[in-house]
Amino acid sequence: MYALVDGNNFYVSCERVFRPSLNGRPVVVLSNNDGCAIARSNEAKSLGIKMGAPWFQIRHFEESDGLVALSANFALYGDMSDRMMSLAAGLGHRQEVYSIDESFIDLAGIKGDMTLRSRKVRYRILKWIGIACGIGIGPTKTLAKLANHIAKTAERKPGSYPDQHAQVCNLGDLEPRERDALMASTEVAEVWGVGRRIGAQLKDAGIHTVLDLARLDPVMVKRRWSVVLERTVRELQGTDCIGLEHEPPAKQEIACTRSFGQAVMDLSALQEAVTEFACRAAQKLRKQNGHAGQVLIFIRTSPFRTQDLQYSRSTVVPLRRPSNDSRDINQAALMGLQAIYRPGYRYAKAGVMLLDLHPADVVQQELGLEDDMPAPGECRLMQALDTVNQRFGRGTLALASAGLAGERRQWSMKQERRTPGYTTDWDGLALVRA
DNA sequence: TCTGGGGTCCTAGGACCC
DNA sequence: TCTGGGGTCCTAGGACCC
Repeated sequence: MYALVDGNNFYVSCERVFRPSLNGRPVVVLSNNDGCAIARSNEAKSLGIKMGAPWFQIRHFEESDGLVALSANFALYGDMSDRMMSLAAGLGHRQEVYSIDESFIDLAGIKGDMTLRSRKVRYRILKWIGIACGIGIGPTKTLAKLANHIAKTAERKPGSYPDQHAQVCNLGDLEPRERDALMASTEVAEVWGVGRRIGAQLKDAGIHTVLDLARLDPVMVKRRWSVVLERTVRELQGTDCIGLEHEPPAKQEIACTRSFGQAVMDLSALQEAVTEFACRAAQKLRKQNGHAGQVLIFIRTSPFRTQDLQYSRSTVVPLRRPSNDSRDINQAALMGLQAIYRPGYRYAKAGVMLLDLHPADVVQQELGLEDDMPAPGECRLMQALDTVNQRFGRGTLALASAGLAGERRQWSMKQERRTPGYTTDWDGLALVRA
């Protein structure tokens, strides 16, 4: 049996902990560059604001309905997430942190009433952290996800499901008939693993509800769709096919990509941006103690600006020897940029990706390159770089081609509605007046 | 004026090998 | 007239997730 614990409207809930005046009001959290809504309060959902809605299309709700929009504050959300996860872990013996606001817990070996136990954990998270969660329980991860959806929907829209399933829904406890009834009143598109495309195809085939999908023959599903959907069907039927990830596996690729605050045309500005992305990616790579064999770099114009001439290109630059040194990776990224840059375009986004990753302790033996082997001091240089930036803040030490951090850089992100780092920055601590 | 970022897995098709 | 079979590896693209 698995439980899925998922924070409600997570980013908005984090902001509300430190600004209770936002309770009861429509609130959205915006993506980087204050581009589009990536989290919505229930009140914002009721206004009809969709996930991913561009800010300029919904900002009229500020005037008409008192909508509050905040720039994403990922340092705050990450810290609140850690606190929530450590309490959620108390539900069972093993936990898989699946995303910033969700974790699966393996309930094997836990005695007693799981529903009651979950209600207690949910209450504790609400009291101690200030975040409301939904908890779903089921014999497979896909069913736990479904239960979680029912728990949250039953709370948000009374009458959509029987009230007893609000906040905590335990599919493992139900008679088959009750379980089928819940599945029959849930749309197939809500199933984990069924997205827009497959959802539409299923509807065309007359499969409208979760129950319709669960009753299909897995062999037919594999033939007509894919092994991925086959696995989903089996999971809905109660066969555990996915299992819990114990250790987070090492990344197979590492990316750092950004849209710019405003269009960029110069090569020199792109070089600054690419240097910063390359160094951030290299730092992530060192953190997982890996080496990259290849560096991919891309630049592109904005596909939304149809009046602009469009250009989008990427290139992969192999490294002479696998590395995690910011200088090697940046050098490759800048070479790639030089190769694909064309003047005259309004660039909107660029990115660096590290590919062909393997653990740093697996070193390819080579002939005749002894002179090239990095001296011990060079590894220490990267360690020192990371330590200084960890302690004194990102960007304290950087490569010169990243430009001068003090200057307001043309390509920097727009974040006009950023809240303080309430839990991660001394200067951001909330003041309490007696 | 203004539309995010970071991942994973699967499949099809081409190149190449014997 | 008639042109094999079986396999691997790589890449690009699609679909999905939060």
